[in-house]
Amino acid sequence: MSIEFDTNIPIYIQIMTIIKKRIITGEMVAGDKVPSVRELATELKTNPNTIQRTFQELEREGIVETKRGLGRYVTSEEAIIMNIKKEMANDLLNTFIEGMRGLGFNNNEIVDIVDNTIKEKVEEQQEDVR
Amino acid sequence: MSIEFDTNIPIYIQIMTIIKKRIITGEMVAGDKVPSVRELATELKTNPNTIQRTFQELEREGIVETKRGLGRYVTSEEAIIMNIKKEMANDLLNTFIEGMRGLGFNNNEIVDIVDNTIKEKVEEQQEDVR
Amino acid sequence: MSIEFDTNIPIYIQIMTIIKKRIITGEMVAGDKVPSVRELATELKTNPNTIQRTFQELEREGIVETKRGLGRYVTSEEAIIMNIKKEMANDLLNTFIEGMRGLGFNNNEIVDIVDNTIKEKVEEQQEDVR
Amino acid sequence: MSIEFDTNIPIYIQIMTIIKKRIITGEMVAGDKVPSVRELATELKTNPNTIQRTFQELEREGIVETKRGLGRYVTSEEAIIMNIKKEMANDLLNTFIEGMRGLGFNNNEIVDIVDNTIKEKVEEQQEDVR
DNA sequence: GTGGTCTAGACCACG
DNA sequence: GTGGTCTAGACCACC
Repeated sequence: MSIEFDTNIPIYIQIMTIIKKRIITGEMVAGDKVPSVRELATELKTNPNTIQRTFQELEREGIVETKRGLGRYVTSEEAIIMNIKKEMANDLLNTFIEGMRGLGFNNNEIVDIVDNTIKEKVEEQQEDVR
Repeated sequence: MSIEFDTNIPIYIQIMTIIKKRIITGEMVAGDKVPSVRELATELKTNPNTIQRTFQELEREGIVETKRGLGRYVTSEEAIIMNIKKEMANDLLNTFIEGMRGLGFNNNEIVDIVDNTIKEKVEEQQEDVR
Repeated sequence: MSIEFDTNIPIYIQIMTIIKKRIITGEMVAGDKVPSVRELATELKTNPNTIQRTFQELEREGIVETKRGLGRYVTSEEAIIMNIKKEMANDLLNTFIEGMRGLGFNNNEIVDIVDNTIKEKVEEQQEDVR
Repeated sequence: MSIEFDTNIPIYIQIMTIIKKRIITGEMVAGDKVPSVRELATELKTNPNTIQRTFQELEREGIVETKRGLGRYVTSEEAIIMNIKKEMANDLLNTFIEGMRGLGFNNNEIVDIVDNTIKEKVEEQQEDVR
């Protein structure tokens, strides 16, 4: 895998969301072993310390668990996993709505804008398909 | 005015949006003189360097213009001002939609979620009012 | 027996105290044969290397003795066994008292705190029983 | 200041408690600026990264706050500071009591032991003074 | 000057 | 082989 990271966001954060997405999409499930620090470091061409930091944070969020000498595992508490998607969506939503409010849009306008934009995007995609 | 800034976002960015909002809301209009660096620095209790940086960026975006010896002014090109709101909204929208896509939501789901969330928020506000 | 170990303390240390407690409580007495490495490893579902390490340390402390070809035995020197409890208690006590001193508590305060806490705990237990 | 660290406990943890103690003893109070990363690193002869880690953790516990470009400060929320001593004492106490229970001591015995030990220590100190 | 992040590489304890 | 910690040194954004 070759990824280029956004230079404005800490790499360890970007890797965190990569892993979270892998879990959300079911690519990784509860109890799965996650790649070792060194493995991921090589795969993503980053420094092991950066990956270490990634997992340290994921652990603090309860998403992975460490078993000494054995490796790290996706938490077996399904509840936590279930929540990841919900939380991430919520974060996006709030930043968006608060931002729009700050620009002076009211509720109806916000819904309208989203509605229209999405529709446009659908058409774009259909054009792509044709 | 006494504001506490979000520690995780550069202050100069936060001040930039403050000024942009003043323009969007009509509080400041094309051709207006903007406060001097020192003035704003005192008003917002920040370091003058920070304000300097703010204007430097606003200038890069064409939103303010410097007239040597006279001060800084909101650009007189109406077109640019008209675009600020649109651009800011667009940025928010794109981050949001791309983020949701990344989480595996499809178009219909996104619209639904926004719709429901907004409705909930409306109710919350009404409760606050009662 | 199925135990889950505290992830932050080396498993071999945790097993050491398990064995020491068995001796303190009289479950195992001087001269008793201790389980073999493989046996204990299966019983506690750990890696044999870990058990090996456990015994290595217990041997260093003079608590078990190895008889080549025969197995390991709780030391027959009663004096050592007698001391285990005393030493373990002493260690706990010292860490505690030194810690409290470091926090600025004086002798009277320390005794008071212990006294009160214990009393509270007694009440809690009584509530549990009711 | 020249300190030798306990090799079995992460240095960043040891420095954390040093700072907490400085706060508990009133040596540092709410709102005080804490030494910069580089400063402390030189003073304690450790690597700046280690100090960085220390503050990162203290920040997560709400004990210090970071102001970008200005430095770090002891939190101004008095409540948090008030709690540090209580929490640290509680931790010590619990480890102690649980440990003693594990060794088979009952409540009365624990209180007695503490009582006697403390008295002994008092005498020792008096001897030192004479 | 301050903190935040990253790379590079090392050592250790653990299983 | 695995993670945890530490040192060394660098670059950057921010104030």
